[in-house]
Amino acid sequence: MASPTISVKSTGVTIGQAAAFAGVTVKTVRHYHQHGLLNEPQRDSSGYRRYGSADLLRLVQVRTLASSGVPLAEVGALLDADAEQFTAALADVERRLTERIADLIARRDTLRQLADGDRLLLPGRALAILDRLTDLGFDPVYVASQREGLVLARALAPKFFDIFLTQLEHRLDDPQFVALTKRGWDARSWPPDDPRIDELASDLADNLLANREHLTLPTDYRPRSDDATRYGLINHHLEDHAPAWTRLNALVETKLRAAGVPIPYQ
Amino acid sequence: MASPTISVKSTGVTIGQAAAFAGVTVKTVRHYHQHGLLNEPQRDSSGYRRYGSADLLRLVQVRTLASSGVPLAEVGALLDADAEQFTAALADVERRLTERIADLIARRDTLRQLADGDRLLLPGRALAILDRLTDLGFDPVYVASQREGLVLARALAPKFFDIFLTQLEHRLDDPQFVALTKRGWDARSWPPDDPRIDELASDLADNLLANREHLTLPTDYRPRSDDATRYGLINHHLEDHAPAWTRLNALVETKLRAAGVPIPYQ
DNA sequence: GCTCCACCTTGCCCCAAGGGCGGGGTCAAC
DNA sequence: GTTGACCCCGCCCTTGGGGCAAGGTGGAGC
Repeated sequence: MASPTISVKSTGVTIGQAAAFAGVTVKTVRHYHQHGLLNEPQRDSSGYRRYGSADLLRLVQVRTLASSGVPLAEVGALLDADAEQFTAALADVERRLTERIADLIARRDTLRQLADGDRLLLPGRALAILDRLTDLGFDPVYVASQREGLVLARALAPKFFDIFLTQLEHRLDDPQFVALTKRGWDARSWPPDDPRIDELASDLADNLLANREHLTLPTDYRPRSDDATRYGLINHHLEDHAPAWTRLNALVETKLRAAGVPIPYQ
Repeated sequence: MASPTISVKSTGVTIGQAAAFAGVTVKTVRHYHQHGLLNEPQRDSSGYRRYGSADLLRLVQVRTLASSGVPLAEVGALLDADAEQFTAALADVERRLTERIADLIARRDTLRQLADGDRLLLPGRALAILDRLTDLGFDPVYVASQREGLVLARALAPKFFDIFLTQLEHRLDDPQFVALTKRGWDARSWPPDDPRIDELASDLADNLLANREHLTLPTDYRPRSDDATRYGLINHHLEDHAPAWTRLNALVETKLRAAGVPIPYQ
């Protein structure tokens, strides 16, 4: 009747029509059947599903909740719940959606900080140090390897990363240290038993020991069992490239250890 | 060496240590290997993977991009790209992230509008009509069936939903129509061949034809091929529940059609 | 030497919400 | 009678890993 009263037509519509009415694909409707959100409607003589108005009503309800972000697994229980449970469950769904949104926003913010390709993966203070190395006349290859070292340091020892940067800043303020480091870079092509390596190692150790701010540790530092592993990985990164460095490192470490410098600065 | 220079340790760390350093699970690292984001490192004599600092560097880079929301499928190409491509690709990733965020926020907003459980799935104007039905003394069961009819109407014929509501508002302003509708509700228990049904059908048709605003159509209305199907489903929803309604509907439809009323109001 | 425990290896199946494809049956129109 | 649009079912694919199984290894304590 044309009044507000309502009632069912016998045959019903096919799955494609039902899907089009609800604004979804046929596949989606079958998916809802498989997961028990929608009862299978009657089938006609050739096995086609035939949807009546009650089936469509349910489909529309399921779709409304699903497209509002309610997980399918919860839609069924939600539609069968009373008003109180319904409201509480919706609030919970909304809370989870808000969490996901906040997470994605945080990721996007992180992403923005990486947007300068050449300066990938490092914060501004570290980038300033790399720029300074370039200004001091270091080989671009050396600067690139330093960038790798900083990326590694940041990931492996985030707690000490700032201290690590502070040390580097102090060291680069010292012209003698800068000169020795440049000589260390030249040493990559020396044979491992070159006597100049012994001399350079002594000079480096003397410089570090004479300038305690080059070796500053936080006052509350307590060595952890894997600190040595972590610092070892950072310090020895790229040692492959030059056998001379392996020896230079070993010599400097021995001298510092003899002077009582704690583990992370071996 | 303790200077900024960097170099490699021979043995390397196990997968568990590498994962812990990068803040991920062992499974995740193996996952990255499987998808070619990370080369397989050297194996030791017992087949364990051994990660050197270069491997860790790569792992850290992959992880940084992945946890910023870059799809894994793009991380590899991104890390091998030059600065220009890198920047462009990151901007694209950021755009997609922003899209997803907007989508989730829209879902959450929709969700909020559903938050009153008893009034599920309908806008305020439709809810006002339902409240009015209650105030007019309609049976709660009738009101509930009307709610279902409105949900269905909204989904099946969104373009006409507002017009549908306007019609209902007009009809409820007419005390005679209200009285006839209540009598129609009582008719659910009559036998289908009850002569009172013929009488009621005549009265309903006369009322509708005498009040053209009860049947208002948009002036630019052009029937579409599936309009009849859609309106049929809405009008006949629940006809199952009372055989008398089937006959009442059919009689009213015939009378209206005879008077030249177009399809959606049959 | 023995055992325990934590760690490593590979391989297979699982999640959410469907998409795509393939082989086959059906309906309506031309 | 044939074409095109629709329907059926079932299998594999997606993202970013998680869980579990069955078996090998390494170091510590007894």
